[in-house]
Amino acid sequence: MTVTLADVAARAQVSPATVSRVLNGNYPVAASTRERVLRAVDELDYVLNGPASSLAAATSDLVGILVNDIADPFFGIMASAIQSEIGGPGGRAGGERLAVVCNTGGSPERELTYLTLLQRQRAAAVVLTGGAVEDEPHAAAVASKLRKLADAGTRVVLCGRPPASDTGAIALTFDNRGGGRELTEHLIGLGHRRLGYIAGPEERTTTRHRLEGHRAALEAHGIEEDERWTVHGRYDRQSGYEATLELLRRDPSLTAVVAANDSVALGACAALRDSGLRIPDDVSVAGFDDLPFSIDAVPSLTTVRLPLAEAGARAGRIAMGREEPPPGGIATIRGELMVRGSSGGPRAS
Amino acid sequence: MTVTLADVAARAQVSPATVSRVLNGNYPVAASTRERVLRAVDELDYVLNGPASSLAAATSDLVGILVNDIADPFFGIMASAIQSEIGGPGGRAGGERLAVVCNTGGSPERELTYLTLLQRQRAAAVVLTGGAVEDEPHAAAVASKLRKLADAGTRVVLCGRPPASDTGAIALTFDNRGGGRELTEHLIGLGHRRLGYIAGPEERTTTRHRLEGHRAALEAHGIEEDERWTVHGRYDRQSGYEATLELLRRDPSLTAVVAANDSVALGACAALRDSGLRIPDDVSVAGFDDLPFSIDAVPSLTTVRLPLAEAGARAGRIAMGREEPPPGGIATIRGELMVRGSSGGPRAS
DNA sequence: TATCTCATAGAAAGCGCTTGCTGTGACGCT
DNA sequence: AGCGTCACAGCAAGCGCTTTCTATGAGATA
Repeated sequence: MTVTLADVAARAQVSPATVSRVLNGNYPVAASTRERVLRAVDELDYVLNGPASSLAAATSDLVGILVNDIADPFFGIMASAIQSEIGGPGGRAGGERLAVVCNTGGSPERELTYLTLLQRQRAAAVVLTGGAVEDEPHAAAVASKLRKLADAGTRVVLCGRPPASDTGAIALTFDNRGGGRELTEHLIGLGHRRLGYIAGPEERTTTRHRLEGHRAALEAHGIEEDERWTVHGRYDRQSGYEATLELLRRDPSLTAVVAANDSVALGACAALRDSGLRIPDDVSVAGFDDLPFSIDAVPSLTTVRLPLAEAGARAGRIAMGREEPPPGGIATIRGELMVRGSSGGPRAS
Repeated sequence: MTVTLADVAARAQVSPATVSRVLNGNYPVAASTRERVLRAVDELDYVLNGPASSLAAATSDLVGILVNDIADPFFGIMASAIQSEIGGPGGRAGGERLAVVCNTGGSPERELTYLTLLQRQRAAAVVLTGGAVEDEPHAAAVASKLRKLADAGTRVVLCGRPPASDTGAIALTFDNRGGGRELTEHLIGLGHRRLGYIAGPEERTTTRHRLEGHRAALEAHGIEEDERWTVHGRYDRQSGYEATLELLRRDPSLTAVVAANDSVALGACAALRDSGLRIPDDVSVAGFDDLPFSIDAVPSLTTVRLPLAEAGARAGRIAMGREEPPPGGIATIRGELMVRGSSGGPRAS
């Protein structure tokens, strides 16, 4: 029914071994033979059996990319960059690799299951993007899984995720804490003293680090934080909308709202507008990430730019062994403060 | 070195066959035996070898999702919905499947290569999302590939993509033409007679259909189109920005700009603003897709909502054989006109 | 008690490919 | 002429799992 290597061999009048070598091109084959084989492959419309090949060679050309939310451009941009370097079809990397992105939906269990599935497939490399969940048992489980993957020869790279010590994983980490601090200091520098903060989900590293940066800035400037000023939510627009209304309810005198990311900031802007407040005249707003749409917001969003594409590309190259890992296996990638229209001095009150 | 089925079998004092059956759960195994096996699996930290399993069983649990641009939420949303139904980890579908999304970057070659790679892996199903390229030889190549996949037992579903006749593929198609027409008719109804159109890349079906709808509306209302009113570009924000400036240069008297999608529309808005024009007072703007950020634009975007998540979910279910394909293998999914702040009557001139 | 029927478990034959090792001529060297 | 070298090509042994077919013992039935 289906064409196999043996069929091709028969047709080309060579041994299966030769066909295999022609296809893999890592062993000398006479030009004339090669041509004959290739012709047979073509005529028979032969397609290599991936599983069989992986089994025999004990390697696979699968590369996994784990993301928390594929519908979020934050991950889409990184995934796209990683993939372009992995060399899937079209990439310039040597053999063709199947770069696959797996959507964990932010769920620890799914993350683990995907890792197992990739381990099953003997993936060549795995890149985990975005913040991790801080739940201890889960973190341990993931760490152990990563170690096993690494031990089995799978290259593991973390992109935009804190280092997982002792797992052999390379980490390219975003300096969320520093970025958060810089952002809030900018606002403080403008004169704000009452700042609301819309944080992401409680248990994520990204959430915590950005919040810590924010608080460090407040503290450094002697601003005592009111606990009513922080609200936790999801990393999406709607959450930002609701959280902002909540913040306004708690303390209508806030002059600035710092959001966990740009999507949340957009929701915050909408909520402020719907509440009859002008941005930045009445309330300043700041986001994080600098996703493409941020510059198109009205007013355009003050935010911290994270070099998502660059980081992803680098992670991809490292995963493919085409770039030296950073010394110590850890690199911190800094964000860049982008001051735009959504932040200004506080209203006189 | 690595633990194999045989190791587990030895440890549990059963035959490899029994272990396999316990793991696959499709053959009666005594409870006590099962338990013993499971314990051995656990103690040995055994992970099934995917390739070996796929080879022996002649099936695989890989499901491919092809997208044009993973960084674009349009695809991200669909992919996410598809994946959730595929049942990757966390989905409710039975066995665990590895749903993988492949980023073609809109390139026909990559699309083809990914299909081949998926064919190599003997994928259980493949879902192709978004518009197709209209290049004839390529279309034929893809069609032939799809047919082969289908023949080999891979379920093929097109989501948001025109039907590929005679390939055995199920198609859930968006009614881009109808949506485009409705959108433009809305604008015409408001009194606009000079409408610019920012189209997507020339050779894509989505581009052509939306444009056809637009033109049908113009024609239906006796508006003769000036060829200067149409500009082609990419499906992104920057392209919209540039195209709008170009349109304005060609004919400053335009009172409305219809964009190929929401991202483009956002760029158009920015260009208009930068040109000192108010929206919608001076120029109305309309998008397409109704991505999440569209409602947050200022003014919020008039657009055509496409039920991306619903369509994706349905495609996923069909791919898994959990839902009946539509009669004839083809379903057309209509968009819904969302009238919002970015469209209004034309300025008196 | 003898026989039949189930429910389970094992033996073994592959699945389609890769690769270490073994030919085997042709060529060039002494 | 004799022999080492090389460039190719083939043999055959798996890779780790699934699954058909064949035991085997325990009840059930006659």
